[in-house]
Amino acid sequence: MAHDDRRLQVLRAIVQDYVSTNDPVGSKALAARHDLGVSPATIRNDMAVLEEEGYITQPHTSAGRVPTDKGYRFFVDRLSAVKPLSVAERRAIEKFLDGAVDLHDVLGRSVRLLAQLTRQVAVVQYPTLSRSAVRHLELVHLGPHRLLVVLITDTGRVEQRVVECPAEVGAEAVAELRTLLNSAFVGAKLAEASSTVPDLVENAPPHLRALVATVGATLVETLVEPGEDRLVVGGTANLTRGSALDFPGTVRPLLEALEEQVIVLRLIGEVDPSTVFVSIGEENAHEALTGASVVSVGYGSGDRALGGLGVVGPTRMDYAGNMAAVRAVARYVGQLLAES
Amino acid sequence: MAHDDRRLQVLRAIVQDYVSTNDPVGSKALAARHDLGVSPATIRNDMAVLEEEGYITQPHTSAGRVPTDKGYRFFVDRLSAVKPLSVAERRAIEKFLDGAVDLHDVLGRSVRLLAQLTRQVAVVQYPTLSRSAVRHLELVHLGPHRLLVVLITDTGRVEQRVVECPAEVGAEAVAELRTLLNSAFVGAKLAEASSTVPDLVENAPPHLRALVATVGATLVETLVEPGEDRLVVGGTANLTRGSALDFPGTVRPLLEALEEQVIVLRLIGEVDPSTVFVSIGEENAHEALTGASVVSVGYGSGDRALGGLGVVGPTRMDYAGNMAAVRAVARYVGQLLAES
DNA sequence: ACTGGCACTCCGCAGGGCAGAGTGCCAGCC
DNA sequence: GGCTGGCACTCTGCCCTGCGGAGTGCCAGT
Repeated sequence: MAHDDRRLQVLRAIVQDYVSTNDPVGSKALAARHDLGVSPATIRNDMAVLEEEGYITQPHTSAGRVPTDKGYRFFVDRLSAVKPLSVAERRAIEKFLDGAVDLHDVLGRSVRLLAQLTRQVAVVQYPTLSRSAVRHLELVHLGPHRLLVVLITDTGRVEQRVVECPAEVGAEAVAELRTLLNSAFVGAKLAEASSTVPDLVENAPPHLRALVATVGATLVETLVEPGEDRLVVGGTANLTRGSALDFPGTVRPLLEALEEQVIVLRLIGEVDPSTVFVSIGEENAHEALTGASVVSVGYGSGDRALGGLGVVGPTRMDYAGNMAAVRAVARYVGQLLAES
Repeated sequence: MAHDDRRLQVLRAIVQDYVSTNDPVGSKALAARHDLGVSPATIRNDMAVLEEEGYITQPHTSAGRVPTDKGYRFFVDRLSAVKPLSVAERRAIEKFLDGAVDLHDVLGRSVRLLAQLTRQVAVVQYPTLSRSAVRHLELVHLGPHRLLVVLITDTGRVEQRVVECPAEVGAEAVAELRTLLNSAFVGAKLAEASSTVPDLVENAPPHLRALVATVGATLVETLVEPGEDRLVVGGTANLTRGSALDFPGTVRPLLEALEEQVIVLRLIGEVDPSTVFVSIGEENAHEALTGASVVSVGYGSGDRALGGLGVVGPTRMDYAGNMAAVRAVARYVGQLLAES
């Protein structure tokens, strides 16, 4: 009906105004700033209903209204239009990310870019090892009993481990092992790779068998174990931007959560590249993030999700803008990684 | 003389009390907490002199005294005794750092450990490339015109670059190049390595000459250029710990400076492992760090400085304790890197 | 040279009054 | 039935004031 429709417009206007002004918004200001075609008194009635239904609330009697988490959720799901990035922004993205020399550089630039575009805290996950494929395996002879195993993935990630070998290893054995491992693993997804290790041990020439087992075990342990996922964080200075009211109490728990990478990883790690995921305030499982919102998306080449990235900020954030920025950056990162 | 001596004790007591209580300290409280053997009135006279000389100041008439930067400086240089770490702390360090699997892990653990021990923001620099030696150079054939160059240093740092080759490169050429580069570079300091490239091009077999030049140029560019130094930061949540008065205004500029790694790198990058370096308040060249103190030291094996690490906090910090912690962690990191 | 006493200054905090913003409700109007 | 203008009410934020407390500086005394 017409009523419902207008009520939603009122909700949208409240969210928009509150996000941009950071002041609880009153009926009078709403009527002035938006062409709703009705008087403040009418708006007040709508507001009363919206409050009744839990979409908005007032910090105290006779202050304006502020959206609740539920209000933001509705706004994100139903009221916000996709906000295309400006040409300048698109150009900034290209300019910023071009000229990256390696993976570390790509992710570092991305996180800075994202923080700058959204004026929020940005987080970028390293490409998940288990979903990457092996580009090359290298063995370096460190000493009679020590071997350095270096793994290079097709996303440009490099991991290394020192392996202590029970028996002495000669240079020829290392060379043989290198060929063996490379022919077995190159091109394989790391998740699959782990399951082929037993076969490999089985079929290895007898004199290499022990070595293959040792190195194979290290590889599996390194690569498949969770906790191998890294996170780059940037723009934490933005936490101190808004009013002190943006976060209940202090930014402390948030900073702690960002350092406890696991918490954030769980959030942004499970996203696919096609849809932007938004988690608002109380929806966040972890206590430290109550009071904050997370906008995240997966990045990858094609439909293959390699990792996630996103921003963390106050629930009072520009969802439309941040969603657009996050998606755009993810797309570019995906492209860059596919190329390299 | 006896007077001067007591005056310095008063200064020391003021610094200690202020650091631990975070309240301007008055003559009465001083007399009560420390056995100075004189009455508050006498202490007041000493304080007047100390203030005259610029070591302490009062926030406003009739508040207690607070050390100035000059006061802290004097305290650090002349008044603070070396504070040995507790057994528990030593054990914590060992336990924390053992079990690190690679360089990234070592530095990540170090920064967390340091932040935890000092309750300040901790920063750890990656081993400087130019001071590291080459452990291994690896070439991976990405395509007819593309080569991935992977450099592994003796400190466990891995760098990689994609090189675009003007002419098509065959697998045999890659193998030859690999042998050539490794025999030329392995064991060499990176700073020296760059100067040997021209010779290497000169003496290369003709069919490889162009390739050696291209790859060599990339190597030099990658490794000797400044800006290749990375920084790990941790414990930023500690910035919100103390009173709001710890930092003039907000924590904002500090967080920004920490993300602008260059600023901090310049500070902690030029330290040798034997002496702990302290920079207090206004002594810091960069504006954002005015109002903060930095305690830093180099780490390395033997007398070779590989990089720096340290903590950043309010001028009102436990200098003795932080200096001890920073030094201890640096020592362990140096050991670990020497082993691996 | 140190000490006790004393007057003085200034901060921090609580209480009271006041303007402003915003609401809810009601009676009237289309 | 829904919208509107008007009105009384409530609550915050701010300023001002007054007051206790902490700490100082100075002076005279030992």
